Amino acid sequence: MNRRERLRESTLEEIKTIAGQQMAEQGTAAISLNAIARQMGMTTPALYRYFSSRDELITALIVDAYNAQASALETADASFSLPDDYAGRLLSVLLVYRRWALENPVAFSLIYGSPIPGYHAPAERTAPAARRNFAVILGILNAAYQAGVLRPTERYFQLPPALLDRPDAQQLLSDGLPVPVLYLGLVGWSRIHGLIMLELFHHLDTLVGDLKTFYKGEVLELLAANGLVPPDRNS
Amino acid sequence: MNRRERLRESTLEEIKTIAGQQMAEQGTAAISLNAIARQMGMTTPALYRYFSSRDELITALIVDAYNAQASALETADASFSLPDDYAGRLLSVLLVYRRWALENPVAFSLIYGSPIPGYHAPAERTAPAARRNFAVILGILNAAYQAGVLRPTERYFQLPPALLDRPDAQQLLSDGLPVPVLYLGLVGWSRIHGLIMLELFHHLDTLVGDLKTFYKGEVLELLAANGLVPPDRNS
DNA sequence: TGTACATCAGTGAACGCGCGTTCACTGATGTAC
DNA sequence: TGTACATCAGTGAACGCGCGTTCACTGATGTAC
Repeated sequence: MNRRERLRESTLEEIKTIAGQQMAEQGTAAISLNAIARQMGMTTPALYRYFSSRDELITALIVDAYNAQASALETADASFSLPDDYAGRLLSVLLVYRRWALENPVAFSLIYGSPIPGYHAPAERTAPAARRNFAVILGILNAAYQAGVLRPTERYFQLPPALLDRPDAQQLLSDGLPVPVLYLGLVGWSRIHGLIMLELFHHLDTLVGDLKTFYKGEVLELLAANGLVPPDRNS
Repeated sequence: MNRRERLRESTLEEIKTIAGQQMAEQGTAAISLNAIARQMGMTTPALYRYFSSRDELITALIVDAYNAQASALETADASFSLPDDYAGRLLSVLLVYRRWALENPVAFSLIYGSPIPGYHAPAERTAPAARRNFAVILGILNAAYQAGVLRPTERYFQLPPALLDRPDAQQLLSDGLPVPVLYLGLVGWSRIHGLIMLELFHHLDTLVGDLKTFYKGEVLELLAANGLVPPDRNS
């Protein structure tokens, strides 16, 4: 790698870092090439050496955000010491899911919040990174299911078939994922998502004091309802 | 009411309607006094007769959105024919909650989506309207509880006291709302919220086909887990 | 019922500002012989 | 090792555009007597 190539790489990272800082202050919709260039001590046209347009930059930021979140989840799972304690692994990963959202509120709302006006994400670029996240959760659920530890409630076996008739779901099922596991994964994902969104956008501030405990309670409840109980309940 | 006053009233409504249309096309962050005036065939300064600033307009739109949503919920509940069928009432109200969100995606994300950059909502203006929504759900839950039909699971009685130590929660409790009912309300709200947010921002498009059934399943599951079952399960 | 005055919705010009994007250019870095 | 050339990051000026807000004003509507 050249000196020139190394410089290019680090400038590219700097652009995205500063874009992130500015979104943190002004919101995701406020991404501005001029403002980024100004803070970097460059002129705006120079940024066009790195991104062919503002939309290109946004797409890169979104893909980065998905990947950063997925890496956080994967790291949390990989560093969990008891691979057979599926409940513990899920709880650990889902707590990291929430923590990552709270520590990276901008990246999180870039992904899951209101879309940026005038910007349309090219699905072929963002979708693969998006799937990585859900895959982590589904992976642990499925491992627990195969091990016979996860025993989904009756309802997860009795779902209307029209529910999972979309391409990504079909792909997962044809890759061998059992229906109740996918169904349970969707339910779990939507539940934690709701709590995090409400917390992140301050709709629970005046109602609930200890949001981490509240969140943890919801996760443990869902796991327990499907047969998954951590070996040591003190954790 | 004067001719002048009537005109003023209708112009004020028109401003907010057009602001809504433009947000529908461009996103909530794209509210622009110039664009609104242009579409109305007026000059921009004329809008300052109605709102002292852009932020004032946004605040008005937010308060309107909260109130519109609350009215939709209240109407749905009031028009439900069997007041003693608490499960039916809750299901009906919560289906309207989702439907209102899908039919008014802009108003919904104005309230619950990412905040508008540079705008800070004055809590004293928006909070009362916000509380109205949650009150509808809590009202039915409490009625069902008082009637002895809603029997919350054990866990809703055993929550850490730090969970509800915030002003709004304290207010509700001191107004006589039982702890398990409030706790259950919060759990229910967060669950439906998560599904709606994911659906609204298109994160479930490639996974779940029939989202209404999925949503309904989650609601009925929560109700049934706490003793509330509609008299006629065909509904 | 008619007149004098007050109210106030809306105008038009101007303010200073920031935006994304294009273009021809300079000058340092890297490559081939 | 030295020279000629190619690459390409970054500049500076310019493009046309939209933004929120202020100000002195016009002219229709409403009110008091």
